[in-house]
Amino acid sequence: MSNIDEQTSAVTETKTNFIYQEIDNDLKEGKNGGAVLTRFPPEPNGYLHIGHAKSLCLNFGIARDYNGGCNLRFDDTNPVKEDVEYVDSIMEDIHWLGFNWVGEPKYASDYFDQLYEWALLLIRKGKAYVDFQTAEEIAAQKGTPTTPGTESPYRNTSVEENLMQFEKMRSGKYADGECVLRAKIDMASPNMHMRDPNMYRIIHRSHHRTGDKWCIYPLYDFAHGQSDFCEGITHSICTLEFEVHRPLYDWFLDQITEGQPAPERRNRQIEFARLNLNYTVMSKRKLLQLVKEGIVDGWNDPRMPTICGLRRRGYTPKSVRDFAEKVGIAKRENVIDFALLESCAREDLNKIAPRVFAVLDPVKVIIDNYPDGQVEMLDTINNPEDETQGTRQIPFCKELYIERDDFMENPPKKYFRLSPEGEVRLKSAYIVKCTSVEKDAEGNVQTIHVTYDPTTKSGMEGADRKVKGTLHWVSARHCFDAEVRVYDRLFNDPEPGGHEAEGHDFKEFLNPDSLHIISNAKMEPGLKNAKALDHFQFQRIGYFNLDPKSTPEKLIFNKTVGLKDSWAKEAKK
RNA sequence: UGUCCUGUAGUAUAAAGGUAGUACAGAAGAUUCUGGUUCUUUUAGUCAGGGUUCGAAUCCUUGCGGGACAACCA
Repeated sequence: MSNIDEQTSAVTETKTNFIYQEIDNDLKEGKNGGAVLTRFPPEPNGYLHIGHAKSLCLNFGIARDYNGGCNLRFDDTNPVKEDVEYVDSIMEDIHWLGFNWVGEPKYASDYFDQLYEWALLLIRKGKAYVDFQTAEEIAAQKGTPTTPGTESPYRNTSVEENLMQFEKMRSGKYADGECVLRAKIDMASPNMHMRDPNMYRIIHRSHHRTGDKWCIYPLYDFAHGQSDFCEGITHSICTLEFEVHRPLYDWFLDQITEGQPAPERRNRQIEFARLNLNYTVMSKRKLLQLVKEGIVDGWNDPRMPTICGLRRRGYTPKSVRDFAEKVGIAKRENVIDFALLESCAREDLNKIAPRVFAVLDPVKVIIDNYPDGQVEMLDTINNPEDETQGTRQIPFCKELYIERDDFMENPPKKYFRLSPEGEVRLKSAYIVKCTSVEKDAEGNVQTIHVTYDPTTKSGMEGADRKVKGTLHWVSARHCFDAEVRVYDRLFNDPEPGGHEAEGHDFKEFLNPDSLHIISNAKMEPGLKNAKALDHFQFQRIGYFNLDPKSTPEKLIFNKTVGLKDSWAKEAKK
């Protein structure tokens, strides 16, 4: 077992979701020679999002838990829509999550020759025919879910004629849309997908893998199940909307295996409910729209629910995996609370993120009784949750910055921070007492004057005097400015895409305050050395990471998620 | 007015005829040189009606609710 496999096995207790139960049963019955092989089958026409992460964790998790494997296969049956740009990003995101597929990435286009042979086989069996009607005519004949369809006039064309016409399709004698190859099943089936579904259409367009070899391409329904079959996939896990396609996939497999020796493995499809997250959108189409219209800063904008967006936001692979674990697997429709994702981020980051001092909304503090030119290097612990992260030194002097909301002139009862005549501990430094305040003409606090008690230095004897609050701070003479980007949810509505029936576009629910930029936050000097995507806890504020678009002159920190804030709750009361 | 899927605390997810549990969210408290973390306590649930059974979230039945399906998309 590789390191990555070990890392990804987050949960030790046995999983009991219905898919595991089905696989257990299959194994018990001795199906597929005891093998378990899953697959992740994206279409390369968009970036992966958190919903795909759920599927990825399921499929690779099954592979891990059953000592099997998981293939990556790009479902590239439509050259009009697909692009290599997406192939690369998809592979990068899967690796980032910590997963490795079996062997080389696979492509549905790898099986175009085989699929073509099977199409010929169906024609010879009298189970497929070439239809020259228009798409509209064929659609009209489908009927509706409550009324049966009518048969195509081409339905009873002879095998020889169909063979000849299909060959003409393949060799480019027809233009796009002129005809199509259809399976001959049952126009009266209560399942719409069994009403003579299309198998092949004509597209005169080069393909990113097969070039100009083909001008006919199989539809997804004729490619997907058989691609799994070709790869020896045992369990084809997919989302609920493909449930009604399953009888068709089984029908195709029955047709191509009929009269053959029983195959060693036969794939079985199992459907589960896709992930929905509140306050966001998950459809590729909508995400693409946000990108194209410049509403967000690309697919990896930290507000996007894409894998690359979460990465840039500061989520760790582990936190995303834990989330996928915790949402569970079932068949009922669900909407997961965004708070669960955030709690997963906090849980991991709490253990790994070094604590640092950063002041986002600074106000000057002067320690009147501290020697003018003196600088002390104070020890502070990097992470109380992880002793191995050790300690570091931070500079302390007469002039500091603290957060503006860590001072109140007329504090309410349970306010534990600095106020006139009040005492407070400066984290890893001294206890100070507020003596006076300077304000500008509008009454805004400009400078807070304090005195310090030299006997209360952290770590010294007698330093354990109780004070009600502890504040973070930075030395005004040593800190540097950085940009900090504070994010809020992208949409104000729990279900932005759910109001289309009432004629409301999802973009009507965009949160105008989803990005707040602080251009001159005050950072402790050590943060100068931060590297792209490094995680930190800004003490008492939240988790942040360094944006990859930072330059040495201008560091940019993204807020991943805030610390729980019980004072904010108290203050609301 | 068809077929298929699905209804368990606010949100998710377990319990395969035998004590309805877990996580997130909420509340109260303890600890804390982060109003973080940690710990304790706590609120809250089987869609409804009938039936089978010693016993039903689970099986049967009738309703009711939610979702999917009619692209030469995947």
